[in-house]
Amino acid sequence: MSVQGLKGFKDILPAEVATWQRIEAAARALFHRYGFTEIRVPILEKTELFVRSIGEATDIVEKEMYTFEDRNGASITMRPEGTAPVLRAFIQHNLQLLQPIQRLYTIGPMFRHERPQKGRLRQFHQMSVEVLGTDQPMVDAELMAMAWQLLGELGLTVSLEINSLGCPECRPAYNQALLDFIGERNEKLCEDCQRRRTTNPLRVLDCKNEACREQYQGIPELPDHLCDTCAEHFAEVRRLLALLEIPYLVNPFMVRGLDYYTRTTFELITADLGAQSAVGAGGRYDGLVGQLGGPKKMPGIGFAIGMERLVLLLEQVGAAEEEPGPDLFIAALGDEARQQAFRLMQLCRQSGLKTAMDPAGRSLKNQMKQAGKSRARFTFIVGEEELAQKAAILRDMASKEQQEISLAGEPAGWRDRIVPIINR
RNA sequence: GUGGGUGUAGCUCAGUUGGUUAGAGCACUUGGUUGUGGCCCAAGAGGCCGUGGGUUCAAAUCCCAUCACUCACCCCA
Repeated sequence: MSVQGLKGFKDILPAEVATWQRIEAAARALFHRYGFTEIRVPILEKTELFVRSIGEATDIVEKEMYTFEDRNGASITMRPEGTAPVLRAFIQHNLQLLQPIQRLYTIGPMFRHERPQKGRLRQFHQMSVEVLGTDQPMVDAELMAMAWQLLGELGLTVSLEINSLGCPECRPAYNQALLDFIGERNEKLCEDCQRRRTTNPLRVLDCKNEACREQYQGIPELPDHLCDTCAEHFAEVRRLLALLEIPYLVNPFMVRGLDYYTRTTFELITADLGAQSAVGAGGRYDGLVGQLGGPKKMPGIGFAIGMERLVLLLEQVGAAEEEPGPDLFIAALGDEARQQAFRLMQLCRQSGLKTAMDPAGRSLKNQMKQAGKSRARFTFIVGEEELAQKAAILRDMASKEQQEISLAGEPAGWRDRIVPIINR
C-alpha cells in the first residue's frame, strides 16, 4: 500500500486548477477595484492569538485547531481562519499610521480538524477581506456589495442574509431575555439546545430540530433589542444596501460562530451545497483590535469566502474552466527534423507562443492525434521530405487549411514566418 | 465526537441462488492509411475485487474485524 494523503487534505489536480485560478484572478481584480491591497500572513501563529480572538469556549478553539508544541516548547497553531493573523500583522506593524483606513485581503489555506463532508475539508482555502479603522455603515454596505458583485461576476446566484448582533451595550440585555425565554422551555428542548443554553445561547436561534423551532415561537429577536446606536447603524446599512439595489433578507436568527462579531453580520447563502449553505460570511468586529492589544478604538469589519465551495458551485453550473490548448504543435518526423523542431519550439516559446511537440518521435498519425487532442490551434509538419524540399506545412486545425512555409535559412527565420500567421 | 451509505481497471460502473481464466463504456497503446487529428473497425495493455481473518470442495459474492472514501448531525467558509 502506497502512502496516502491525510484525511480531509485534498490535492487540487491539474484539471481543477484553471477554475481556481479564474476565481482568484476575478477576486483580485475586483478587490483592487474596491481599493483593497493584498497582505500575506504566515500559516503558523501563536496559539494565544486564536484563543484571544475566536474565543476560548468556541468549538474551533476547543476541539478543531491543529495545535502543537514546536521544538522550543512554544504552543503553535495552524491558522483556522484569516482575520486574526491579519489583525495581528496590522497591530504589529502599526499599519493605521500609514493610512487611517486600511483595506486588506488575503488568500490562502486554513486548517480545522473537523469531520470532512461536502464543501468542508480539514485544509480549506479562504479569501479573507478586512476593513479597519471605521465603523461607518457605508463600509458595511460596500463590503457586502463587493462580495455580491464577485459572485455575480462568477455567474453564481446566491442570497444575502443580514443581521445585527448588537454591541457590548445592548447584547447582555438581549442575552438575558433569551436565557429567560429558553430557560422556561428547557425540558422540551433537544439535547443540543440544552447544552447551548450554557455554552452559546445565540446558537439556539438556528437549531434545526422541529420540536425546538415550535417552542421558539415568539422568541426574542436580536434586531428588536438593539440599543439606539446599533439600531440606527443597522437601519443605515439596510438603507445603503437598498440604495445600491442589492437584494437582501434580514434574518434575525442568523448568528456567527466566532465570539468577536458585533453589530452587522451577513452570509451569502446557496441551496446547492448540501448542508453547507454558506459560501461566504462575515461581520463587524469593533472590539477585536483593542482586545488583541492594538489601538483601543479601532473598529473593523470583514468577511471570508470559502474557495472550495465556490469551486463546487462553479462546477455545478458548468462554468468550470479549461486550460487553453497550445497555439502550435510541431509534428516532426526523422531525427534531423526533430532536432530542428526542438530548436524551433524553443524559439516559438521565446516569441510568446504556447508550443508543444512529441519528444518520443512517434508516427505522424499519432502526432496529429496528440495535436488534435490537446486542442492545438495550428500544427507545423516538418519531416525529411520537407527538409529536402525546404518547405514545410502549417495546418490550421479547425479549418483544416494548410499552407507551405519556406524552410530557407535557420529555424529563427521559420519562426518569423510562422508567428505572424498564428497571431493573426 | 455520533450516525448512515459505499469500496471491482486511470475514470464511471456491471458481475445471477457462492461455481472454470472477473466484464463493459470512456481513456490509453498499436494497426487498418510506408506521412495528416476528431468518426468508424480490429487488436493490445491495464485488476492482491480496499485490507486481514473465518465459513466452504469452491468466495468479488456469505460472516467478522479493520481501514479508506462519502453524506448527514455537531460546528462552520
